[in-house]
Amino acid sequence: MTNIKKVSELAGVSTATVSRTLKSPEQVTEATRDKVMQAVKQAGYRPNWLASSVKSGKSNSIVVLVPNLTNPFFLRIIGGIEQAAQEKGYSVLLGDTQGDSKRENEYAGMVLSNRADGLIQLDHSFPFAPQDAELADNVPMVSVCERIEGERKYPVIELDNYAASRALAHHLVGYGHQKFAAIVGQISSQIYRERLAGIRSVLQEENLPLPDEMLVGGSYTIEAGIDGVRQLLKQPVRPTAIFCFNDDIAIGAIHEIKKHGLRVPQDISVVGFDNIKVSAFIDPPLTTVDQPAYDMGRRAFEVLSVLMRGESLTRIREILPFQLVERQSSGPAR
Amino acid sequence: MTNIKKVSELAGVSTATVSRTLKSPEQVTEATRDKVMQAVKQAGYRPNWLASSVKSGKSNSIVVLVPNLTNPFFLRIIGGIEQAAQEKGYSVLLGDTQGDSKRENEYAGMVLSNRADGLIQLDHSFPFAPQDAELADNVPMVSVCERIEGERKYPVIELDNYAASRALAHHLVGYGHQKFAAIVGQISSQIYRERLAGIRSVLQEENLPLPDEMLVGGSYTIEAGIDGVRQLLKQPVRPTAIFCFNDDIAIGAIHEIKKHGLRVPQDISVVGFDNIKVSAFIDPPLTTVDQPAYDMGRRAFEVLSVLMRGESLTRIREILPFQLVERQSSGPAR
DNA sequence: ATTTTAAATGTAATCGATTACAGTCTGACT
DNA sequence: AGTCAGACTGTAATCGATTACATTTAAAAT
Repeated sequence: MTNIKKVSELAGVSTATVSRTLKSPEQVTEATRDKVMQAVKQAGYRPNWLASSVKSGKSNSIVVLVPNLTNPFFLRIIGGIEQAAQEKGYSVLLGDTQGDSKRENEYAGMVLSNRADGLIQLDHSFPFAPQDAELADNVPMVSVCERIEGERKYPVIELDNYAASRALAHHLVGYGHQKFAAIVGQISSQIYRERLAGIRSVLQEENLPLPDEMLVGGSYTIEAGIDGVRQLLKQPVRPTAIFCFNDDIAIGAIHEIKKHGLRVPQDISVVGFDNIKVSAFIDPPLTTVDQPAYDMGRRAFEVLSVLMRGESLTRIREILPFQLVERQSSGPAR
Repeated sequence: MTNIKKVSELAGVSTATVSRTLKSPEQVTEATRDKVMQAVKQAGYRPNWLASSVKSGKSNSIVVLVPNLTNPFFLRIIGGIEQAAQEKGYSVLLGDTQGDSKRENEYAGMVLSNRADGLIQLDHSFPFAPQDAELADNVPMVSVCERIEGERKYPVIELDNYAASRALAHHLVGYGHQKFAAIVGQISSQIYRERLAGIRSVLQEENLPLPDEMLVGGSYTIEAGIDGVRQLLKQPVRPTAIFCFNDDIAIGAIHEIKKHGLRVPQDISVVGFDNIKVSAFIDPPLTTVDQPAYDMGRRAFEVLSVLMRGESLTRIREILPFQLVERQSSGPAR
């Protein structure tokens, strides 16, 4: 390893001068600067990042906790985080938790041991182990989409899930639908409650029912969509419109509906949530709510960045705009 | 920050003893161990990871360079890398390069400055800046899927793209197709050459043509699939079977073919490559080649791990098995 | 009881870079 | 010429943990 000492010897100066030449060149004469730079080049020297970091006490890294790496929606968020982080000289440590709290604990612990300076949580759980909770008190942490559970309020970048669900519900009610069903995501989450509440509020206003047996599902996967439709089609009354709590579910649902010889949207309308890329290209193209995932990621980093600087926030909840994207998977009720 | 010194004072021992208690408890009496552990708990102490790392000279991190984070295929690879890395106490620094060489250089530079111990490249370019090339000579580096360009041979985990393409070609030839087209991916890559060569070899054996005007595309995206089909359908002769160089392209292609009022596979058969999750659930489900992406990722880390230990490899090229997945997007030629 | 040996603990050097402080040098000003 | 300010550069402390080596302590052997 070529270290600063070797370079200083090569250039015939002290290590301090080498360090200054690289970090604040204006403090150094042109002559010595040249000497040093040449020695640096000759030795192929790169400052040891670990060493600088111990000194500064900052790792310039953040951890991102993802419940499921294969979800393209999360990917867009991560892309946004990554981009924003890069611009500010931060790097991103990826933690695929698979919803497993042990792994969450482990990754979250990185912030406690100075391996990272802050944390972005894409899931809704408080990621630290119970015994670390106190320590974690002044850890910069931000969540995206979901709100972190617990008494302590952490900043969150989210969508108005209630309003977005209302928009979807209005859209379907506008088509004259009366028999609704929903294939929901993870039940323990805030998102689940808000989206369901949004749908319910519209249906109540219109005096339309959403009976319990029309609520199925439990995870944000294609398989959940398939299973969900199977269950729904076993019921005596067939729904004419299905709310899917994300696009993956909707993709599974549409697939299964067609498999039963029914048509989308003529027999059953399907709407999703997220607007992942592929949703525009399936058959029929999916009506869904667009979330500005990339921007949410960017914004999450920016907010985290403020916290990491030790400043405080004016707003703890940031709500980004959604957009209803009407495509061909929804249509008039028969 | 609570550091080791504070803990040592609290426990009434030296810092050395604290360090030993945590790293090799068997070297310490039970009595002192208890004292120390209690002090650790009381102070809420966590060893500063940065400090340990400077000392050991190892960061226990690796960088993964991804050309495009939104490609679900890469995601599965990353999932595998991540899992394997976690098991060995490594963390993964994610570098979304967008194919931009400046960003590649920047991320690759992390290994040179001890921010990471090794590198996995999912793209085909040599990721270091030209001036760093010499330094990079003894950097542990592995590529997945693509082979890294340049004279120096780096280990690679890949598929037998030639054989897999031949399998696809045989599949379509077996259905009696005679008029072929291909929507290819990035032309500069090794993969492009191998897949094309595989297809060509089978067609030549069968005396079937693959004229230049039937080769379109140039990137691995849904849009490339759409554009590709548009171009192909402008030609005087319509192909009856299209090779798409990945599933995203195929999804775009199928979408566009249907838009023109043609049926898949009755009018045109379409085959993809990768077997991403959604491919099984589009309409019609896609015939494709399954790559064991997750295992490729795992294996890549394992190989990198060997290099990082300074050991040498017996095999520099590792070829994982593919599987032809026949679904309904391909069928008999009319 | 004394010597030998091993185990436990402490002291201080170390990793590589940064930076407060001290020292040196140049040139300007009187 | 002598003094002083200001610009450069060097010395050494520092970040927090680890560990070679030295020292102390306890147990075992004679």
